[in-house]
Amino acid sequence: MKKKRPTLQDVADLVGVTKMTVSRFLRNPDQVSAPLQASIAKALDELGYIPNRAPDILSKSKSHSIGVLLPSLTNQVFSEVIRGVESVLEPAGYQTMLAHYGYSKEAEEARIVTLLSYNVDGLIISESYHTDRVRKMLKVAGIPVIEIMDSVSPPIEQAIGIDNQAAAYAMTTRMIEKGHDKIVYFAARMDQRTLFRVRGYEAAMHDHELKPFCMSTDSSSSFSLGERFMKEALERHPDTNGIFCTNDDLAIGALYGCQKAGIRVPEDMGIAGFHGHDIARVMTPLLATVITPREEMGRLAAEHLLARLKGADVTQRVINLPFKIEEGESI
Amino acid sequence: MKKKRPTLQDVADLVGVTKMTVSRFLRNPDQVSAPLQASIAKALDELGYIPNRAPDILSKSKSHSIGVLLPSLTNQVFSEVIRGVESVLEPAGYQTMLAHYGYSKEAEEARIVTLLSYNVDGLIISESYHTDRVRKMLKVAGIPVIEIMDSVSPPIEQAIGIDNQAAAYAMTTRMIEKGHDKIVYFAARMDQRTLFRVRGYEAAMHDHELKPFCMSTDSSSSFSLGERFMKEALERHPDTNGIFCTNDDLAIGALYGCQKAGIRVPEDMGIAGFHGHDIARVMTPLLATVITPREEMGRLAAEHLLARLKGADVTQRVINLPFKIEEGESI
DNA sequence: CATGCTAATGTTACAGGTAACAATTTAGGA
DNA sequence: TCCTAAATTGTTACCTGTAACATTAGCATG
Repeated sequence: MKKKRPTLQDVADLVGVTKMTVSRFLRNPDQVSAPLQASIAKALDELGYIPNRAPDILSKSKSHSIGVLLPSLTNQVFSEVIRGVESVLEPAGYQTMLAHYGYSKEAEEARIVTLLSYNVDGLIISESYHTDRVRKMLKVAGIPVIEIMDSVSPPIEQAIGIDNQAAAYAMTTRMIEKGHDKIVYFAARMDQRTLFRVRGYEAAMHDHELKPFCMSTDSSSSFSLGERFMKEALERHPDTNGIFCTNDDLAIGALYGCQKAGIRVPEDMGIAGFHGHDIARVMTPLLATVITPREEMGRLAAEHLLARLKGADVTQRVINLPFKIEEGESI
Repeated sequence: MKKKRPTLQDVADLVGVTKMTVSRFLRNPDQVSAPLQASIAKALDELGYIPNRAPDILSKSKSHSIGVLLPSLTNQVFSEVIRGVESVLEPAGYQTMLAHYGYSKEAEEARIVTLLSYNVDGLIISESYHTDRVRKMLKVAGIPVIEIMDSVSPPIEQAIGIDNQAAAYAMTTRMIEKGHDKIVYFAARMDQRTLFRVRGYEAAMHDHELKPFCMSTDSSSSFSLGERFMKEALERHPDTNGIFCTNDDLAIGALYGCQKAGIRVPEDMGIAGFHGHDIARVMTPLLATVITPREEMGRLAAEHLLARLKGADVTQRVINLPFKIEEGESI
């Protein structure tokens, strides 16, 4: 005989009241009389009552949860975004439902459908391109949606991010000014953000009448991929004297690759990354990188989402956060 | 006038059938006649129908989702566990609901309640100590629970992990054999796993009649914390010639700390980490570390969970996975 | 003592997908 | 042409917490 988990009715029966009274106690204990408070608390504990959100979600379509969809969880960048989001949502009584899609369009669509099927009250997503089906569903779902990471236009409703293209342009220019004139871009996966960065890099190179060259792959970025890219770059372009990487993991891998090949950084090779990974603040030489406000981005996204759940309108469709070029010692 | 999201009934009305027919189409299109298949598909698309799990969860208490509760998402280790879990659950049609608790006991309890309140069908958790309330709820919930990371006994039902104590003992012994006799342990947060590792480290030190010394803090581990610990260790214990870190982040930070202080690794200072972070396979010197089968751990946990959801019994309460001591070049 | 008010508890209905069973249509064979 | 079996579609009931409304008890005031 398997016992199934107790319901409010079970608790109510034990106390001798209706489940409505128990429900009231759970939401606001002072709504029931003092003696009942004690006996209900005792019964709840005795039965090991577990709350059940399903009925409420069903009848009011409010789950008090927010879907957060990111390309990857492996990346420190996204962990910090999540931290920012949760620092706002949790105190407000919202649960974050995390999902990731490994940079795959199909997986992204499937994840959005899944999140919606759990009746999330709002959505924070991180890609700027979406299929028609996704756009339609988001529209029909009638919940607030905020896009983060890129400050692209036009967003579905509202976007909060940085201008990746401008950031890459700025860093590339700085590298050129520092005397690196044969710069290769390491890109790993070509997601939207990386595409914008490549565009900024190419624009800066063109503006200085230099020839851009970009290396990319389908696999995800990692320290070891940076090292492999470095080896390959040295073979295919032996006169390379600068590497701009789409993130710090690749950059650090490239740096170690140089170290092993006896190439001095920054004298013989300038190396720059993107995002400001914690390790970049510790390593020698300090890594040149673009510092991005990840945690703030998550926090802002959550705050705007909460505001809209309370009925606020979208006042600013695109919110562009500032980035910072950190020169470090590697360019 | 706000349109609310369409239900199966709306789709059915548009087609001119009952919602049951549409439901059948969604679960197995061949159950309805060919002409209906076409018109239902069209109606679904036209209305932008979004599936709704709430009713099914409510009526059958099956959500087809599995809760995965980890201490942190920032850590590469846990990302790989998640990858392992999802590689099994996703093809089986289960959704993973991720939650994390930042190493806080209260947060852990709250997260478990939240996951249960969403009617997860099973749970993968990662701490080995739980409050009475949590234990009772897990029992009452009647769902399979698997504990990962530690192979501790006795588990609530089933545990899959490594023997952290033995691993730390083995690495410490190896460091001692290599000639490091004044080894300090860097611990960051004192979670269960770290406690077991410290125990193994202390045992190895005692067995060689050496004096253990452990540094810990409340903040989370990071590369920069490793560097700070290194500075502090050199001040408080100037004759230190070995550092064993509870993870690779700390170890790499410590390594950079040595580099900056002009201390040679491994000649003047042996440094070892834990887990086999990707960067450890690229850096110079290669980091000594304990290689743990994170992804396999996640995969196994998910497989056992699925088996139990299909009615299988627990045959092996504790599954102990092998670890590997990777000497690298840093000890 | 009657009236009016508040506090405390009860009653009813509802949300939407699907299992289980019922009814109807279609196909195929005698 | 009729009958049986299979294929297709319909009907009903169910799951559980809570909003909205209803009721009762208790108490104070005029």
